[in-house]
Amino acid sequence: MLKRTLSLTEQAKAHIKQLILDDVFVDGRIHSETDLAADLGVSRTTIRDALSRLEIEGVIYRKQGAGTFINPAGLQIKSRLDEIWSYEDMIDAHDYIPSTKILSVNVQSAPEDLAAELDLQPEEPLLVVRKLFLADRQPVILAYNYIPTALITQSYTEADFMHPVFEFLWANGQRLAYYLSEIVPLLTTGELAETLHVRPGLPLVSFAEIGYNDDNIPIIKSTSCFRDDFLRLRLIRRKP
Amino acid sequence: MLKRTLSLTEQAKAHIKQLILDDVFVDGRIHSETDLAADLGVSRTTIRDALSRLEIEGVIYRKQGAGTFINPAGLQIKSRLDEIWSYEDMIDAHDYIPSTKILSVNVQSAPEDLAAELDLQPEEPLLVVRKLFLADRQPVILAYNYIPTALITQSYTEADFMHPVFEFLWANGQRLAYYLSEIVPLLTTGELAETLHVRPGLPLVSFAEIGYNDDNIPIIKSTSCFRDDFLRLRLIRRKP
DNA sequence: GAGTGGTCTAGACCACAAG
DNA sequence: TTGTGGTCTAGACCACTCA
Repeated sequence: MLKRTLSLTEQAKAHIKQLILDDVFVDGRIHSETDLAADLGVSRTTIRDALSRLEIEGVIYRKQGAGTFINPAGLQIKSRLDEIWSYEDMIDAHDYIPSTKILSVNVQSAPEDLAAELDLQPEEPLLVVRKLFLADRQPVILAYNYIPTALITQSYTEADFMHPVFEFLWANGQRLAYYLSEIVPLLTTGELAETLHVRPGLPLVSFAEIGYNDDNIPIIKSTSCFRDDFLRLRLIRRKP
Repeated sequence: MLKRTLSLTEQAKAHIKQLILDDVFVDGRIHSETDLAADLGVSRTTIRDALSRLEIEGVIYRKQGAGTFINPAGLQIKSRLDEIWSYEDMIDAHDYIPSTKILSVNVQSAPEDLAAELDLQPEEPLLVVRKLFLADRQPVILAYNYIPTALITQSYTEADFMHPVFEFLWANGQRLAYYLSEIVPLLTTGELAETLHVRPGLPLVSFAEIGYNDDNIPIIKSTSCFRDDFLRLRLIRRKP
């Protein structure tokens, strides 16, 4: 029987995932929805919601009339692009030890293009945070964050940016709901190459993204460059 | 294979999306789930499923206690990486006229790495298809497809590859269910630069992906290079 | 307090796979 | 034919927003 702390669906999802990791379903076949519902004492709808979420994660797949099965390939995925929320977690998922270095924190006035993207007037002040993420002490991600100072209600120090940026926003009353991200190829130039310890002229993948809050208002612009020799950017593409 | 009728949920989703595009919800606020259910003569559950799919697409967003609203930013997204299924559609979504050119079709024996990725023995024969996708007659995507010949049951000609590759697989009794994709930065070299009409040394984004069928068996390997000055690769990243 | 979306139930019927 | 997942219903209660 389950208790009502997290939603029943989330508990059921976690429970089933644990059963999978514990190798309870030896032949790769997961118990039927009806059985799972009876086992956990919840309705079949709740079980179906839980299984749907595991299916989206790629952990299982379903075949109508046949059953629900473990997806071994999906279980191997270390980190999925559309689910990354903190780069520390991403580095950790690749089995490196993550660490973070704040390169600089300062306030600049918004250039025209950034102001437009963030729905601001040109010249409005922006907090600019440059962060370097390291995997086993090797620099692997360089990130620039631009936050309108108008959103910042709390005083802060550099140390506040050692944590993921969504925590800083949260402390200022803004919940980061989602990013709209664009993938942009990049050539490493002198400074970038030096910071990331790669030779100049190497191609890199970068993200250019805008983060929105629950009210769909842009609250942050962020760009990040990745060393793909350390980190693999993966995603699942499904038939719509 | 087409279904006789679309599910009520899909119909409801299409109906609501049309209402949005028709500007029926002038203030950006969508009618309540109860109202929509009554209007369409279906249960609230069906409406909720339809709205959930629109929310995943980024078309709307919901706020508990407040209502459901149109997401203008989401409506602007031309094509999302995790939903692309044919490159023709992707080019079309960017308002270019798509066309396709078959560069070559031949059979080669699988090198060790490819064989491992496709669960084959080394040296097993692979059908290799090189395709070029054009936007307004400009080359924008170069794609390599590798298909184990063991899967091919029908005879074929070059013309069969003018259509998306999943249609060729379907004709051979294989349904392409999903791709596991990796994003890899690339430097344009001589031949690639010439084919895509870009200068050598330019950084590009490429996909390296493996396609699986419903039984989770790898059936195709595919790599594609994109001219990002024509095509923007976008995705939505949400808090897990 | 009224109305909204979020969760959950118990049950029904259908489409499909496999023995 | 049996059992599976896929769809859908009608109704309940809760958490939350907003006037």
